[in-house]
Amino acid sequence: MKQVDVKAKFGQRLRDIRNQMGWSQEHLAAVVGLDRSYVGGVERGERNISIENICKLAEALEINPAVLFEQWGT
Amino acid sequence: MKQVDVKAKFGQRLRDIRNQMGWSQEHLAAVVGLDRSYVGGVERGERNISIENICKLAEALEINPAVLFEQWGT
DNA sequence: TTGTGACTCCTAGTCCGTT
DNA sequence: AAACGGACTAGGAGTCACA
Repeated sequence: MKQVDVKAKFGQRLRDIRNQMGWSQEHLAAVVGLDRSYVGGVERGERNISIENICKLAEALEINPAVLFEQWGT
Repeated sequence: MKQVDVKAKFGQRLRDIRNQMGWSQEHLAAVVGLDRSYVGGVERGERNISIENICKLAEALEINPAVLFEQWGT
């Protein structure tokens, strides 16, 4: 059985955390220094984001990158 | 001040875990389905690996992807 | 405020090899 | 066993206009 799309899982987690902080995609994108539509694409699981941008996002959200990989249900 | 290279940190972590399992780069690459020279480059911090391959590696090593981002010194 | 398609540029990732 | 290189193709990074 094919495992769930990791990009979608990551995107959902990112979105949850962003919403918890009450940030818009636009605001997050501005802080990270990425394009708003790019961040949106990541949240929707359409982008196969690389480690450097993962860490940039984590830094902007003031969390450890590992947090973005938690609660994936193994 | 520029932060430490996340690719290098990730690569070192990957290498440590791989060594703990007594696996060669070649073996890991074969299990994951990636090229051996590519895995070597990742461990050396030369490659900006994407999330799908990060998760493939974690799966091959039978660990949660978050483990690869631990002990980064916050 | 976010989704989406389309686009260019550059690199992620492959495959061959030598050291 | 691992580092490193060249040449290549697939696909990620980054941007925009418009819905």
